[in-house]
Amino acid sequence: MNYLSRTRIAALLASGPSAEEIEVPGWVRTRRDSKNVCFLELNDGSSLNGLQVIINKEGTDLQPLIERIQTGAAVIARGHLVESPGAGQSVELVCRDLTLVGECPAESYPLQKKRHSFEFLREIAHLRGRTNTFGAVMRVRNCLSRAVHQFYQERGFLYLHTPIITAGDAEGAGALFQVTTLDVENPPRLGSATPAGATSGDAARSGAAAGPVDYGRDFFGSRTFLTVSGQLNAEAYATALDRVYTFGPTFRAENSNTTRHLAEFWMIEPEMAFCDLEGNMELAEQFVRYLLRDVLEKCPEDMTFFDKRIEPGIVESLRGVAETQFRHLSYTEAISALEKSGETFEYAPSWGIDLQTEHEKYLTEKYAGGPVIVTDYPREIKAFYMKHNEDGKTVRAMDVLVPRLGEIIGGSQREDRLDALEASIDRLGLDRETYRWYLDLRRFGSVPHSGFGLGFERLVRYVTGMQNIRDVIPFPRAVGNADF
RNA sequence: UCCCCUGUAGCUCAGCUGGUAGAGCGGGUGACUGUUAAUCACCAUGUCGUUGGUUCGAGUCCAACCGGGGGAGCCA
Repeated sequence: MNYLSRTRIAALLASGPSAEEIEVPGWVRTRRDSKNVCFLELNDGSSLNGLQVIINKEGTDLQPLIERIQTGAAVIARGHLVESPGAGQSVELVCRDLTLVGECPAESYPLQKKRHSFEFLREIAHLRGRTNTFGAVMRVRNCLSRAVHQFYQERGFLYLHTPIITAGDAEGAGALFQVTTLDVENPPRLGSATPAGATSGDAARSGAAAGPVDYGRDFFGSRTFLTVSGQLNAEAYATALDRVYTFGPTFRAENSNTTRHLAEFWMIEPEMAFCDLEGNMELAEQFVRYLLRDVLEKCPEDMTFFDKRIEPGIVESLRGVAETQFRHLSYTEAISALEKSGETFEYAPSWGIDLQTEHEKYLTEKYAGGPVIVTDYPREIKAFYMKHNEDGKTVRAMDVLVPRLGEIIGGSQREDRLDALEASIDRLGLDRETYRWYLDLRRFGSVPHSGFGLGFERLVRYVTGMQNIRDVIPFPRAVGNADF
């Protein structure tokens, strides 16, 4: 049968009985045997539920074959769909013929017909996609990913591919992964006339005597890193094409071991010209609500699974967020609300400190009872490129906070005045020359512009209710672990 | 990076104040059966994370190291 014309299990389950013979490939989740009948549950990844395959053993020579079919085996079943007399499914496949494509020895196959801990499944990340939970996570991830593009494409945003390798530490913050083709054991040194190879290994390694590494002889002729954000590059194209977005991998070498950090993650960063903070907030809110509506509509089966098995009540809470207007609150108002809350916080709220996780939780879950957008933070705790307010103390920043998760989006209106941006760069001791091209954007046809960043895995974690961010990406990259 | 918890069978765990290792699930075998986490019976599970120490004796106590988890910070 032609590969592309084959009907997959998700569609078969939604269809009715038919006399037409079909061919269904998939992996066996369980096998149950009766005297005359063998039941296979077949899954092909197209849906959470599998197709029940019925093999009448009487009058067939399939018995020896059936005995070799164990959990995890790859098979192709041929037969036709009938109405199922049993509970649990509306249709089932009456199997006329069966091919065992790939055996799966039960004694050594790590996945059993039982619940496994996510910790264990992380150790077999190459196989965990075959479980209900990870199948559902990846389908939801795919759905959200498509919805991201749909949302921006529908609104005339241009998908911009920003570089993975960058020359500078874009935001002056965060640990970076260095990219180099130099011999890390023995790099060329400045002030050394001899080529690297001629230097004695011991002398080179002693470090103290050697000069700084000569990155002019590195691949790009300068020191390079994996990107921590595409924002600055996106600004360049937003001030040319009006509205763009990035959706690509991002890298942070932070030594953070938490349920919400990855060393390699995907980030979405829209950037809009002729757009102030209000427009930015409106886009962020519409974006989040669109994504939630879309996944609830397109993945009801998987979302019901998460609601039942992973995070009870999640569907209702996401629906609530999708239908609720986000509350707007200035940082100053937020601090004041926290101070008046009567709650005892581990970190006492006070104007000037960043909002802690416990503060975000209070604001969303108790104070507002829903999503909150906090704006106008003290400039000292925000990035150099954010637009200064008239008060000289705060910047046009915004964080979107949601119940259960906290910050899901961080963004700002960008500083579009050349002198103000230069002043910020100087004040923070950054190098104007590094940002020469970025400053050009303020020299030539500068406009008010805004944007934000959304960590894709944090979104998937929020939508699925999965506790650990390492379980919402196929192969997680985190401190001390780059397996698979 | 800091704080807390944890490492025993393929998986999830029990193992009291030190006395020489167990349960459920999974696996194998058999029975029964239009089953659906199928059911019932029987069988086999092991360098107790590693190294060192205390002790007549260590899964159990001590130390160091390694791995895993949670929280905090940093952030998306």
